[in-house]
Amino acid sequence: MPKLSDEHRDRRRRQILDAAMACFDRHGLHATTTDEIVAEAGLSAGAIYRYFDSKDAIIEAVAAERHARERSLLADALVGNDPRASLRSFLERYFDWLADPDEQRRRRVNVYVWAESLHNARLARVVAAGLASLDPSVEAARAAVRAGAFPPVLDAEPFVRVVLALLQGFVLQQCWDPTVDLQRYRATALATVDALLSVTTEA
Amino acid sequence: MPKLSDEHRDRRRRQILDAAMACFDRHGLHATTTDEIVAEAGLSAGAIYRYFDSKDAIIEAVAAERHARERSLLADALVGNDPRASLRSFLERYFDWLADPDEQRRRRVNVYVWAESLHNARLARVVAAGLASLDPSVEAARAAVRAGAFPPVLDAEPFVRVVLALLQGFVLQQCWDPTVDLQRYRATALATVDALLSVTTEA
Amino acid sequence: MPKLSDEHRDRRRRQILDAAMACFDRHGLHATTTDEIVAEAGLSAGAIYRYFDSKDAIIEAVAAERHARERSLLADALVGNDPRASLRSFLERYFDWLADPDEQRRRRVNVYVWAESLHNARLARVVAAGLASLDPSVEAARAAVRAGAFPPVLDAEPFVRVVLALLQGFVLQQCWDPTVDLQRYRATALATVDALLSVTTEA
Amino acid sequence: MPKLSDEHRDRRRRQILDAAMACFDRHGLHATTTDEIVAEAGLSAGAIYRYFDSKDAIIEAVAAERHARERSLLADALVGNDPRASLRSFLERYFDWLADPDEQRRRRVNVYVWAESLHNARLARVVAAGLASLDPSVEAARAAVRAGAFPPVLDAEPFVRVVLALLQGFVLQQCWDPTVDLQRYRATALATVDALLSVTTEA
DNA sequence: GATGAATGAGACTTCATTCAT
DNA sequence: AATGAATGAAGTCTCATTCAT
Repeated sequence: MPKLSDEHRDRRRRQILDAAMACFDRHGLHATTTDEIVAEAGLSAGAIYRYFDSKDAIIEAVAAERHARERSLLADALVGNDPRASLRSFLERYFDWLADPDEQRRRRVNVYVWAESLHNARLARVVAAGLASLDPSVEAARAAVRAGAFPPVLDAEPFVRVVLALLQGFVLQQCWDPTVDLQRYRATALATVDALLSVTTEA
Repeated sequence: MPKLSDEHRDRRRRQILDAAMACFDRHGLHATTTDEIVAEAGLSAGAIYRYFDSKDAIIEAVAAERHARERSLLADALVGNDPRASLRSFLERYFDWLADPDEQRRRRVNVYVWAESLHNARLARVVAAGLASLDPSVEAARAAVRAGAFPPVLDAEPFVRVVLALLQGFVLQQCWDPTVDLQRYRATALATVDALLSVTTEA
Repeated sequence: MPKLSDEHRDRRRRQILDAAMACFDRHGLHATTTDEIVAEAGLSAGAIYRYFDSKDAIIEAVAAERHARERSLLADALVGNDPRASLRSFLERYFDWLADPDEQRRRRVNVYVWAESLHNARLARVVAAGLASLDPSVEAARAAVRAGAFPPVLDAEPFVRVVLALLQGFVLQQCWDPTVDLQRYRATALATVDALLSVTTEA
Repeated sequence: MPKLSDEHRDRRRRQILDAAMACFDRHGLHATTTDEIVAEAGLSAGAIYRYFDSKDAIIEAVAAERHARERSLLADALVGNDPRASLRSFLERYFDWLADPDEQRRRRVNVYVWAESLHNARLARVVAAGLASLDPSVEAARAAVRAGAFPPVLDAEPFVRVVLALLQGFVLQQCWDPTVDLQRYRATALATVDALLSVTTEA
């Protein structure tokens, strides 16, 4: 009965990944020991190795999972009939996401992955895949400029980078100070994007 | 002769810190061993312990040094007679800084510190001190709003956070892809701030 | 129905032993995991423990089996009416055996057992039992000397050891270099024994 | 002062290698833990890693050292003006060596290496290098045949293998039973070689 | 002040074995 | 009888730190 086996396997992987996320959130990627992860998961020392090749493989899986959700959001940030509405809707959804306390805790792991990806080739690939998912949005922005939906002076690629920076910067700031006022930041960030999309001449 | 001794001490600390920066840049905070640092510094294994209490103390010193420069820039980002001009001048200087290849390499260490500060109390304090230096700018922004230099709808604190995010996000993106076009990002970021300072009504 | 049960038991043991031989041949005694053995046997991880107490028990059984055949050959190497003919016939049969490619592979396991027997009491006993089976041959050699069939100067016990060494040394050399010319070695080894049985005075 | 450093290094390597030999002799290659080796050497757990890359590297060094001595003996077993005398002298020296109780203990490690070399590429190379040192002896035997010093029917390569087998087989038998009578084996082995060198026709 | 060999706690991982199903 | 997931003891190795010289 492969069905059951697969289900079991997936359940265990989830259990381990959840435990790892909880530990990583608390102590970071390196200060977390495999012993901590198995303890959090309620398993024995050797158990995780039936499901993952190594601690690094767990980190990679965690990173991939974190970026998968992000990627799906990013991918169609600007795609659609009304790019302005798409963008606003994307930002709203993103900030809604960041408002979730559980997600806020999980976000810390993203920051750990950001750092780790700087000298870990496999994680770099995971991150790169995430960034690559922005390409359609850049393309959509270009099309919007051509179609007149976005200001002619708007430079599509850096524009998308600016929008991304607005989110990344906030994630970081929120990690440092969880009491930061998300709603006010959201309002100002949205105003920022609106303002940028209303300019008539490049600065 | 305490003078000479102090000089010597400072020279050695500098030597170690420079070596540490180079190593951290290459392999990150954890993958860098003390052996690597002393090798890079041309010292012996035990040498660093006369100048620093521990590897963590080195990391902390590196972090403090990195944030010191940043803090001085940030502190008067908006302070001055003409806040709009101050802000623009700050951004110009910051992007000039980011254009320096050496600085680009060093920036990677900032990202490592960002991550580490999430579970290292001493680093958290260093980062917090850096963020605290934004307070005068927030205050200056408020004053600018009151004085009519900035739009009345502008919310000072999140505004400063948005500006900061624009820089942090780019630092991260530049670490991931050193070939990213800084000048185009700079132009768009500046346009973004200008646009935001030109709005008449909140979105 | 104990009969059927016994048959089943024997079949399973054979299956496990064959799988173990194949694995041991490839990776040696220690580098072979029980997982490898069960995979080779097409069984599940727990299965072997119904048929063997432990991995060591499997090794022991393999060793015993390997030495059983040898023992039967060795036991009557010199026994018979014509000891000279018996010895030659024994050597011929032994070299025929060594000419078999399958046996050559299996021989490697003997070498592993040789080493293991040096610090494994149970294996030492298996090996000792094999060597003890030489006693009749030593006795037969002594009788042959007394009967004048072998040269009077021939020292029976070391003579048997020399013959054995001729075989053991070749097994080892063949393991190291499977392309070694068996037929030429066989010819020279036989000539060696003949020459020794033709001496008239001790060196 | 590199001189002192080198001396120290060599002394420590020797100390570790000696400790390893003692442990390997007692428990074999695999049952010996690194902890045992350092305890025997009177060092701490991490100490050996300044001198050897890994436990495997220690095994390799031990093997290389064991085979170095052997190689030097083997290399000129038959080389010289009087091949017959050279061979006899070689055998005498070899058996003298085997008579040393310390050497007898160390010999056990050779057997472990024999087995290990069957599935360890690096050890296989060490062993192969040892065997290669027999080539000059094979060549010398061929020359002796051509020169009439050895019987014309003598087949040089298997002849050398037979001589080697006589030694290898005895090493093995002595490991199994340290009480075996070396002198009687020696006499018979020498007689064997003499007899072989006196044959006039191939068997 | 400097050296660098030594320390030893602790990390990750393997694998023979068990046992609930 | 068989399965195979789980166990956990034990192994190898790393590396920040110490200290005799």
